[in-house]
Amino acid sequence: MKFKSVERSPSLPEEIVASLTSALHAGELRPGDRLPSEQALATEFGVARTVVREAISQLKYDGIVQSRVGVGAFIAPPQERTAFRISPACFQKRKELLKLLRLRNGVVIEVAADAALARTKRDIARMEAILKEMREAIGDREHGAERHFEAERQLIHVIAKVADNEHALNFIVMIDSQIAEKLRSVAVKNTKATELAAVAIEEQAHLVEAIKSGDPVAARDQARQHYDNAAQRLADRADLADV
Amino acid sequence: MKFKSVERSPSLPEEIVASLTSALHAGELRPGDRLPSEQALATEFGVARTVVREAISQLKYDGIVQSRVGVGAFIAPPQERTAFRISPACFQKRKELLKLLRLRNGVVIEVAADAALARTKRDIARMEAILKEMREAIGDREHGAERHFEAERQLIHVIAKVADNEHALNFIVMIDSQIAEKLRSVAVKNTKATELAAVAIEEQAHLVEAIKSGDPVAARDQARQHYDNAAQRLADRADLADV
DNA sequence: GGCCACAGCCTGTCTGACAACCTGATTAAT
DNA sequence: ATTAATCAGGTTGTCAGACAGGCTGTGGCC
Repeated sequence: MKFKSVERSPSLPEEIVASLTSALHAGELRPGDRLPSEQALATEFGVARTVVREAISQLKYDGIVQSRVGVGAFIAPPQERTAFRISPACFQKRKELLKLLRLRNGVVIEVAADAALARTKRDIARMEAILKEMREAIGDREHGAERHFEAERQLIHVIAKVADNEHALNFIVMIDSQIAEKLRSVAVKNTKATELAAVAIEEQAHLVEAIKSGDPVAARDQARQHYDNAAQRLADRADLADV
Repeated sequence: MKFKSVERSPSLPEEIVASLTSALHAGELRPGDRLPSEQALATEFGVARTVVREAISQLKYDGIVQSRVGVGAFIAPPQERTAFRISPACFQKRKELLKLLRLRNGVVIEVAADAALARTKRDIARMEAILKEMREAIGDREHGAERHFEAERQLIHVIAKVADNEHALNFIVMIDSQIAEKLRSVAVKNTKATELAAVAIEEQAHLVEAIKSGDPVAARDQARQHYDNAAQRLADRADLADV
């Protein structure tokens, strides 16, 4: 992973979506407002109508606009939203990122409690294997940071699966993959600071222990302990890296 | 609200999206697979290519497929997902619905703690006004249930706003609006059972009190108390209503 | 004043076309 | 025989134009 992936020029529909959503976010478009006709937008953006239609179809997919044949397309009220999506820009700002982690952690903590109620012996074995991997990773000077990061991720996934909550898993995967670079870089730094890595592993070991004991309240407490601390560590380290 | 909204015949792109996503969910399409060409899909579905393109553009928007010029469109790995969206079917099944509520409650509980740290006098005044509205709604035989339901909703929104977490607000609004009918019908039943409504109000009063005192841990506990209980009440009542 | 028909606009869909691009096979050159 | 250049075919991205079906407001008619 030496080279960053080249960002190819965004497609025309993407740009139009971005333009419209930013207009909406800026308050220039408000719920109930009618969008200009597709033809009008096409000429305004200097593209074909099919391009505008693709853009609008994406917004319709999210429930942001609703269109009526023969009338036009309208900005839908917020409660019509059918998808939760975060603009990539949010993952750049430290403050926003921490807020997103709050969301994620809220969900993780919740499923940890469910996992404590549903865990089987096999589940516990898998979690302990992940803990073992973490401990071994400490000794690995070369790929240790990567291995640790990957193991942390897997632990969350296993917990979500044990809790049998696919939605939670989807949600967590989505958030995590979006902030993966940030999380990874900080995780790497923390792992190099061996004492922090050891602390993190112990926290997670306590979490697994709580799940093993089948105590949802304890699992919740341990999950909060670890993931809130992890967010705090991220906050501490991240401000060294970026603005 | 006497008449149910008529479901207008879904548009062709919608149907194709549904078809493709169901194929994906059924495992017929797996990450890395190439979709048939747009032309092929068009003839297969018996529609124009523009329709297929709109469908695929929606899937691309969610990061479910990625397309490369001159090559084709491919199912992306799950970690490329950029949106969290729930199929409407999930809101029908009681079990799924409760899992979604778990997600929501996890987030709500988290922001309640943040709200306790950020609340101002004005925020508290707004919350107490909402509580007052709830108490008054009990006496209203005609619209009491509706008023109570609306007030509960507003309380969550205010809390999310106080916590200054727009993402959480969006998330909660999205989930709530999707399960609004279910929530509403059960809320109405519970409100008619006056003793349950009184319990719910007291729980929320405690929550507001905790936020007022600025104690995040207490706020979390009270939030959990109320929203988990509310979910439980929903579970108890909902199985009377549906399968 | 009230009712009706109609023109004009809008979305949804279809068709055909072309540019840019990629892949794999074929061909040419060494 | 191996390598390099070429090319044909398929694919996505975009464009232009067309038509059906639906809605709205206007103007004429009763």
